[in-house]
Amino acid sequence: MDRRQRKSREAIFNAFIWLLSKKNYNNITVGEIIEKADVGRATFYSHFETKDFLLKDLCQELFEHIFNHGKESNKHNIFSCDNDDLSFLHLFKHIKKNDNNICKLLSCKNNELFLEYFKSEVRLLIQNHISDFENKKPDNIPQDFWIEHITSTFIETLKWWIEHNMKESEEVITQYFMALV
Amino acid sequence: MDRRQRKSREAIFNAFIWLLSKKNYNNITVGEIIEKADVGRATFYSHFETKDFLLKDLCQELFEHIFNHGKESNKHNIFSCDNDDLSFLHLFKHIKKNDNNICKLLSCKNNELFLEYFKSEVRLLIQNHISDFENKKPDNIPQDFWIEHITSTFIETLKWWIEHNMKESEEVITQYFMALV
DNA sequence: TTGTTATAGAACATATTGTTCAGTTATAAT
DNA sequence: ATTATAACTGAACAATATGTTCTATAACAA
Repeated sequence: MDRRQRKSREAIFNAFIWLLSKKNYNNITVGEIIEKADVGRATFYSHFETKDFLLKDLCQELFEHIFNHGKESNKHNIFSCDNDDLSFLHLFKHIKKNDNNICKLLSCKNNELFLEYFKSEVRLLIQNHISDFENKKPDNIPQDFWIEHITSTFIETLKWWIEHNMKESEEVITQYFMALV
Repeated sequence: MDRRQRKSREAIFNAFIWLLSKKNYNNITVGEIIEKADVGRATFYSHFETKDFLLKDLCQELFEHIFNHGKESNKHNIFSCDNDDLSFLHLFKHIKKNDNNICKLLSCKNNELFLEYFKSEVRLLIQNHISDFENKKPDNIPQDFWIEHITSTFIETLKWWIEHNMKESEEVITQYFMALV
């Protein structure tokens, strides 16, 4: 990718994230983004079709790091450990240490679209490791409902943690999460 | 309230709900609402400051019926029964029978604002009846986190139920919910 | 060096928002 | 039934946002 393209793209992403931490997604205008990013209007629209696509592309970039897309090896995957407790511990640790942007986006208002993308990533992860939860599943609960519940509980736990400024340790928050499911 | 006011207000609410079932909240314009409601532009703005306030007022109206605001008596309250199981059963029943609009709003996309209002109502209910859940609470879980979890679980259960066209009976869905918390 | 490609910056048509105002009609009270 | 009041319509309006198009310029890769 052309260095100019890379720089514009980065500048737009950063301006967007900065604005998201200041105000609601719905109230952010393209005009504000290009002003903060210091790029031309035409440049923005040559990179992103609309503001929604900007968010979608941003999510794709953020999630690639954390969910290890396209790598078949388990070496650097967050689910590389033997028991599920430790995997979630890694996930919480990873988010706390490396993904400040994800935290920002999770705690800002009107981030529905972001949450939707994030949730489908988490759901996918949990689907692939659903066997780890099989013994905890109450009887008669349909499988898809069970997956949805674990997914929601994980995200709500994460949100609660972030809203409380992550003052609990990764170990404690993992314990909370596991206690709920 | 003037009959004209009532009619305009109703027409706007109905047009809004109809539009919400067709497209995203964000993509609905005031122009579309007044066209569908068949009222003048000035009329809309004399009733509602903005589109967000329209949603807020609509929620207030919808929730008044289901959550029995301002009535100190327990006679017609959904939480009038002795055990918590039955209370939630009543809530599920009430929503299924009487509140088609709530179901519509829960199943449509980009309804973040609606969900926020709905969630605070549910949270309030659960806060007032938290003692019913005290014996089910895992040790060491903070109280506010516990309340948040029950609230989320209730809403996720309701959403799942609605998305599956409520084919399960009210008794079964209550049982699912209680099995999760 | 040279051809290609991204960008800036401005202009543009279009659409939406929220306000204002004058003229009309429904309502409630007497 | 009359009348004063209040709500409504429809249109015009400024302000703002969107997404497109254009030319000239600068950065890039070969």
